[in-house]
Amino acid sequence: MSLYAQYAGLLNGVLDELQSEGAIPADLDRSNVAVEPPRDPAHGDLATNAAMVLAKQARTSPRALAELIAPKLEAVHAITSVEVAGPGFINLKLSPLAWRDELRTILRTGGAYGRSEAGANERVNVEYVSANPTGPLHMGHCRGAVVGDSLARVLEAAGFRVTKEYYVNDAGAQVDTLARSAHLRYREALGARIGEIPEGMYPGDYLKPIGAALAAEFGDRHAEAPEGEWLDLFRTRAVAAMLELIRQDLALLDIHHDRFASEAELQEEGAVEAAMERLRSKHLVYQGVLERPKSLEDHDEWEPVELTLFKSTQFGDDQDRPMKKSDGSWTYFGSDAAYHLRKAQSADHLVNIWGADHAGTVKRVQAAVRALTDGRVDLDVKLVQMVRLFRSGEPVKMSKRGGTFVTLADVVSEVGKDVVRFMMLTRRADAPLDFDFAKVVEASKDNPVFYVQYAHARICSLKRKAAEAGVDEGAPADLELLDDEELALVRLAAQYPRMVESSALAHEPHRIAFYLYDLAAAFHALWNRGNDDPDRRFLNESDPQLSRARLELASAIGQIIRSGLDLMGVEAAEEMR
RNA sequence: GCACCCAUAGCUCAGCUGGAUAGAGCGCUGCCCUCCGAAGGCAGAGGUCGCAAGUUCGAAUCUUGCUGGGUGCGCCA
Repeated sequence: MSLYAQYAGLLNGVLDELQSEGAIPADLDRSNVAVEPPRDPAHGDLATNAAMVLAKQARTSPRALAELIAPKLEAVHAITSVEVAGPGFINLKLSPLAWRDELRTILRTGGAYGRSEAGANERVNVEYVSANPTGPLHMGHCRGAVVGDSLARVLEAAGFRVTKEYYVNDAGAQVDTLARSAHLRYREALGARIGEIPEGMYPGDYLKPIGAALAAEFGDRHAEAPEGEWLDLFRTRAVAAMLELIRQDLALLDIHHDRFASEAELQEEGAVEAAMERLRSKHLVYQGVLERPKSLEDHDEWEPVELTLFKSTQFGDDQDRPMKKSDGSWTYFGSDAAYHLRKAQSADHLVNIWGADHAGTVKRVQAAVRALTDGRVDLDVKLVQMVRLFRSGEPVKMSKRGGTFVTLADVVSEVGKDVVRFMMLTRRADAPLDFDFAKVVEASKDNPVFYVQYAHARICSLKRKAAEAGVDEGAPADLELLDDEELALVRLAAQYPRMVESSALAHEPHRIAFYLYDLAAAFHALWNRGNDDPDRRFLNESDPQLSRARLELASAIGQIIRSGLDLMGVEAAEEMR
């Protein structure tokens, strides 16, 4: 149980007591009562808003209620002072022994410190990347990949059961284009002169090996045959090859999905039909005609046609959405609705990580999920903004047509997995992010990756030196030797479990990165005390007892940095090079 | 036209689902250090949280309406 949860429990006990004494009414709603660290440390170690939240219900003033609660908290051994402040906050100062206990807890719990049961074993399906299987991943996919994967790790640490999923769009026109592009490379491999890759085909060289493989397998059997004879075959082969490519790209970032769900299979199995029938039985499907799209210019042609529509407007969407095209095939949305139903059948919560350019489709999918699950399952869509690439301040030029887009593999091979993963989490997902190839590898304080890694490396080097100096890591330490500044670091460390929990519940993994930066900064500050005053160094050769105690503190901080980095999918560096 | 996202220090951004005197890095100013416990340190100035109402004990955070920027809008995927 986290420190804050412990004191929340304590407070609850106090409220129970007041209740049984008849000092406050019995049926108070305590759901908004919080025990938190105050933003301003001068206000103490812990603060609760209980008096303010409950005063109205208890028909009294916040301060009067606070005065009832305060004396009972004062009686608690580990609490050294209780103060009613401001509009009715109750501020608590904890005795140093409470922080020493917490330090021992961190050390004892190790990598499990920060993990919790907040998720109550509920099932969350996180869908991310889901790039079309038509080529290697590029930088645009990279951020969503990292955000999704880190979120999955954070959710798991917070006690959710997580499925990491990739939706493979292998049913649309783009995979036919892929198949035709592969056919072109196949003919090329057989010696045909194909010249420029025509407009509308995929030009990338990555299709050459597929063409060669197809040529090796089938000879010239399909070279001059009509498309109908080879399209399905080539599509299947090309998609499989692209998925393999994508898996390899993801593996570079240490990302491994649990499931790759195929849109084509979904359609073949009749899942889309079934989902639509389900909606139909709820009277949410009808034949209708869409309005002329507002994005069209006046001279653009537009023919109203009758389509099979889903009444998404009943769930807050701007217009009803087609599930079936006029030729009878499914729309993307039709499959997507069925896909989300399938995910919802084995999950309590759905999370999708999408590029911000898909913002327009959020409402319809949420509408479908609500309609199909009768509101049992919620869908949160995290929209991830663009990454702008720079090299020493100069924008990196990219054009898809010219094939000069920066691939994920390029970036990882240039700066490394850890740098990429960390940097992708240094902004809120819905804010655009600048990525400068030069700055992200810079060894300086304004590079958060370096700064956090450096803190961990310092701690490792400290341990190595302590071992050389004969300070025995296994020996018992007298934590009473730690001073207030040192215990202040424990206070910050003790917030880690709350960070993990809030980051999981809010679906915001970037909070871990910011927290680690703060923790690293506090550690470096403490470390720097030793520059002026050698007595304040962590390793103090004239005082092995003190060194032992400080080593314990450093160890705990190192542990938390490691755990936090692990949630981000970043290795903690043992030393800097 | 409509929908979604965004607007916080000169710049780039945090702000822990409504808490107290709004934070960090860069830049700026001042002082210290030139030390392999290296890849600097300490301190300071800097704000009408886009604007205006509302909700309540309390709003950067929630609601509404504006303003300004971004993204998107088809039977595409």
